[in-house]
Amino acid sequence: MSPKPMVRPGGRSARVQESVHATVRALVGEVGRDALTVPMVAARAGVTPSTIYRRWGDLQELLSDVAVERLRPEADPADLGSLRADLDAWAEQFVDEMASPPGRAYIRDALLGDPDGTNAGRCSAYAAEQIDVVLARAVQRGEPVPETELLIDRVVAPIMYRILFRPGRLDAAYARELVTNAVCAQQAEAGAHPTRAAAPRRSKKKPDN
Amino acid sequence: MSPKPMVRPGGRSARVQESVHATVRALVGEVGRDALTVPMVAARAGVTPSTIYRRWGDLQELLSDVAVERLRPEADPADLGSLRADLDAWAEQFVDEMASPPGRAYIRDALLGDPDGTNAGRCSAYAAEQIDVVLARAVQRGEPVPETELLIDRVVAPIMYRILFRPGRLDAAYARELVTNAVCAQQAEAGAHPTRAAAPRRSKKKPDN
DNA sequence: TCCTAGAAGCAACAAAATCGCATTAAGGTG
DNA sequence: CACCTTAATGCGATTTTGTTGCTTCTAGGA
Repeated sequence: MSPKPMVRPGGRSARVQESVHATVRALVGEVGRDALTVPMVAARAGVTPSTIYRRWGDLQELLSDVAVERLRPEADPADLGSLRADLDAWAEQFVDEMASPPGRAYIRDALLGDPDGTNAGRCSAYAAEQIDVVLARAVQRGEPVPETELLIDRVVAPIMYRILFRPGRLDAAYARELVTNAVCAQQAEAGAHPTRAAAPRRSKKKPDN
Repeated sequence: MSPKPMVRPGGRSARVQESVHATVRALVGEVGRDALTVPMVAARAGVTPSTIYRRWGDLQELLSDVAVERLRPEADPADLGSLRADLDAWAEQFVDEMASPPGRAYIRDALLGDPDGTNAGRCSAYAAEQIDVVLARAVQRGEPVPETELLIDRVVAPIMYRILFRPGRLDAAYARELVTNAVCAQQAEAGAHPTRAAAPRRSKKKPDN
């Protein structure tokens, strides 16, 4: 059967959506996020304010949509030959992107204008997909791999917690440390019983500033 | 030369602040958060809207202030006789409070109107203080204790990540599992290099509750 | 080609946020 | 205690933003 006409993904609606999104991206760079207003975006995008209010509700939901787009990864993680190397590289890049001032702003925006948690769930899915790609490659190589959930709990969650709640305590070395702990936990788990109990070998906690 | 008349913590300002906070708490219960408006709060609190706009900027920052107040723990965690029991109980209560619909709403509000991250940092500090109380008691008992940072990374961060990004995948069993993994990690670390073992005064017995 | 319904435009209206200025009252000073 | 300074509030005019009913347009299907 042909696609249902529930929503209209193409034609004018799509053009309006793209124009508004592009305008938001441009204006955020020009006048800053705080100075943005719906009428301003509407005027620049060649649209009436009521269109934006009806489609997005308010400025926060619009910013949330734009932020999720920007948070979507553009490419698969690099293949460096081993699980450990891939995870290290991915975690470092993740921290670089997410902990940067614009990254933090996007994360905040994505969470804020998101009453039902849809956009937040999408962000989390992006990270999970990237991790799954790395893990699938490791499986191909015959390496033992941890579960995606473990990596989300041990690597992604601490990074995001710091970004949201403790600005400043975050760098590449910390990201590598998290990966080390997670991988060690997985190895211990493989060697021991198949529960999720974990016993990392090393854990040097050196809180910086 | 008068070094400190920077702000006015007492007198009318304090009364206004308390009145506005109380009004917000009352109105959130009556009409719901979404129906709240600054003029509505101002009228009920016996204050002019411009006062609120000048002191808090906008409704989001006001809600953030109120949310942080509500997120502050009222009492120290219960003393159940052992580190493991205390952590289990605390983590379960933490999940109960934070993952409940009102808890999620407060967390969102606290993060929402918080441009400089002050309120977010305060939330994180609350959890750290509670954990520190539990750890200090364990040290008194002579138990080996993990570092606060480890517990934040392994227990608090995954819980908050799920609350914010993956609504629904959260319960008491998961909280206990996180505590188990964190405590096991700490024990493995202590076995590897015994660094910070507090001088055990006397090993108290471990009552069941 | 015609039909239908979702989406956008338009304009009047309602509500909010902002700003200048007058007034009040904390907190320090002599 | 009287007085002074000034942050904080009150008040009203003004600007800006958000809402709503209705019309017009157009993508997608018959």
